[in-house]
Amino acid sequence: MENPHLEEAHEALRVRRSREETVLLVGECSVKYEGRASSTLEPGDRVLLIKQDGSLQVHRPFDLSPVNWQPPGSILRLRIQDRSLIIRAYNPRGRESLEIVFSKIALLAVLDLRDSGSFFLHASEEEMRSAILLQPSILEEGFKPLAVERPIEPGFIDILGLDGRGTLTVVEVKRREAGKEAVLQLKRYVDSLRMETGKEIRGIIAAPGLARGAQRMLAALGLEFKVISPQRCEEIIRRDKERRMTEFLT
Amino acid sequence: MENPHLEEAHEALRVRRSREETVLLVGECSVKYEGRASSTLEPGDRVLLIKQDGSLQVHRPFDLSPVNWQPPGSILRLRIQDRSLIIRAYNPRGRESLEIVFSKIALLAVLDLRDSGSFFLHASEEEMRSAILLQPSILEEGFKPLAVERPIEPGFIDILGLDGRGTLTVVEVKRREAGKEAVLQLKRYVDSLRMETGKEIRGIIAAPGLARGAQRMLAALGLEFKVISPQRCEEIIRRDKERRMTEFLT
DNA sequence: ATTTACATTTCGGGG
DNA sequence: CCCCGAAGTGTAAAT
Repeated sequence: MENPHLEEAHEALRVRRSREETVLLVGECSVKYEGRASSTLEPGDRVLLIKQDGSLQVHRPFDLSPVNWQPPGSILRLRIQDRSLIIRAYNPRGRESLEIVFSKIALLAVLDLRDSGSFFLHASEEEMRSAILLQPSILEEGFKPLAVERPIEPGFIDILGLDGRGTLTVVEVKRREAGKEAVLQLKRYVDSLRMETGKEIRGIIAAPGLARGAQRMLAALGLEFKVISPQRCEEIIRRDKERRMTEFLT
Repeated sequence: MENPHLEEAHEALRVRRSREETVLLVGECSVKYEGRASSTLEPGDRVLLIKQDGSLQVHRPFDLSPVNWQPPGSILRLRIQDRSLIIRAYNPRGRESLEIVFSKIALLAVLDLRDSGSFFLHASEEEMRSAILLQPSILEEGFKPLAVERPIEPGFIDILGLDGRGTLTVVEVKRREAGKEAVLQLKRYVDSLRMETGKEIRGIIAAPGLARGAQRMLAALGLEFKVISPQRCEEIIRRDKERRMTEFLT
């Protein structure tokens, strides 16, 4: 519907089988949010996207992220008042509410979208961990993994293993350049494990890079760093998959 | 345009004055992303939103966040191939690329959106800090702030002050329930400042809540917690604004 | 340009 | 359901 009357839009939205269709609404609106925080947005042209799962988002014509939104599972209330279409979205759990007041509507589309396609993401931190387990030599020749996600106070050690000399080694994996936070995280684990075992412990950050300030801190704390790129890990995973596929077929 | 031919859609997008209009494109598509990570998305019905600032996002009919996106400043390339409309978005800086292949188009809208309305967000962590400075008693009777965002190795102390007895006190402010990470952050600051000054230091987390596990850790480390809600801070700020407005007018 | 920390972060996994 | 941490995090402010 192009330039529908407010009443037409109201009716079309009301009829929408609850939560089963996706709605696009473009027009002039103002927005008020009240919940964990609160916000107000003065009138302007925006795009409102309401999804099948009850999530909704208000987009300005700039910025990647929505200016206001409500997570999946929200409940909608519609009404016409003062020549405006008012949409209220409640989030039952978090007692949050969003009120969008449309004074003009340029476009309304109610869409039945079918989307069951799978989404695959590669080069994640989890893939990096898997690649190191599959081919420990990319971290260091002679490294032998013992455990992944080993619980320690406080948190979890990404990879715990033994180096070529048999020294217990804590590996902290990051998919992007590691900063001071990562260094301190690693230090906590090393200290905690040293306390626990009473033995010498090595600590290594495995990441595609290490921030300048973090380098000094790392050195000062007697920890180490090894360049590991997510892309290379992804390739190791892919080659392993292919290898296993070939073995399966032959 | 409803159910436009691929060629019509291609032409309409080509003509769009570069980056000056917002585009909504709904239809069946698949997506490939290559950059910091990589991803593939199998065919399905989605909403593509291209904004005036060159940002774009692909939305599935569920989930709040887009399944694929490109930040503001991206460059678009369009072509028709194999009965599909192919949209490539390059990010010149991060050498990232997104390729969206539309096989069917249900809706195409090219929109000239005018949006200069101001956006105001309240109850942020910054407002919480301001409220404590304005009315230190909400933290503790007799508390006197000395500095905000005081640099320390490593990081910044949210609020540094003196308690009623004159003891140096580090305050770590969180706008939502604080977890272990916040406790450890506070402990680093307290330890660092104790080392720096050689004096006794108190450490207080000011937040609307404290996670279960973090409570034990807090107690074990000799730190403290004070309930401070962002909403209450917002009210203090608002009342102060009103007061100053009144003073200004009288 | 780089670093730093917040965010109505969102999202997913594990206990 | 709570808790915890990753994310193609994005974003803005400070250095």
